[in-house]
Amino acid sequence: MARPGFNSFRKKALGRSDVAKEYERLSPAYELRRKLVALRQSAGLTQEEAAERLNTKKSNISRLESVNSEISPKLSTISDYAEAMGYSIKIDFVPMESRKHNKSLQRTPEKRRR
Amino acid sequence: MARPGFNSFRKKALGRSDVAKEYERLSPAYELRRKLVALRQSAGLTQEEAAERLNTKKSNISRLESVNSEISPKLSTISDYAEAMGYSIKIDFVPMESRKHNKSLQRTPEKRRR
DNA sequence: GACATGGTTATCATTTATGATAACCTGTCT
DNA sequence: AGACAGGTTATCATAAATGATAACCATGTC
Repeated sequence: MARPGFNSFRKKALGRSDVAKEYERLSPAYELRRKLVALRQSAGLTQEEAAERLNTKKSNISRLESVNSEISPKLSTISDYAEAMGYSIKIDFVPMESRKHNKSLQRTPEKRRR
Repeated sequence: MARPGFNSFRKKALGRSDVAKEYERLSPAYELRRKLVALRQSAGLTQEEAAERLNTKKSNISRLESVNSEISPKLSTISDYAEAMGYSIKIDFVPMESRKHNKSLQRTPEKRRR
């Protein structure tokens, strides 16, 4: 295995909260939840109104939309949520890039800091 | 509400196991699980081998791939499974058809019975 | 027949997501 | 200053998914 020290580096780096936050920002989980908020807003609803449609409380909606990647919702939860906003979920699978190299060469587009 | 007797009819029909099975065959859950099996087979793996990659047992893989729609797996479970097969999951949301009418006019393409 | 392989099903213990309640934080408005 | 709206966070109880084990069913092979 190449670079035996990488995992320890990664672990230490994630200990720094700022790095962890930026790492989080790129995670698939974060991406999904950003979409969820977009769905709700496109429907012009507040979290409380969304909660009513789903027969639950706004705090739970907030949690579902929260950034925290330590959590992984059930598929049905996302599906129900989406349908309440007038969308239906579509899941498909894309083959993972087998060219694992050159990853570091692709510049991640900087998020515009305002 | 049109056709007040429809729900009771539906309920009774779903009591018949054959009807329930056919109903199940069209559910989104079933569709997903069919995809999952396809993923694993495309990777040329048995359930047991898949289980090894996921540090679990084959019975759990079977359950995940099972038809039963009473169950709704976690998002991470599906994601981990897919990645072990060399795929990454992609979730997006499509606006639900607002034209709720004419639904009955669109013929569902008959599944070829062999 | 016996044996192995691939998959299913049932059951139980453990982990985890969800529901509910409450307190809190910002803005915004009067 | 209040009051309100929208959202967050913490905590707890409950529901449900997952992990593990075992027994079972096919099918094929010797």
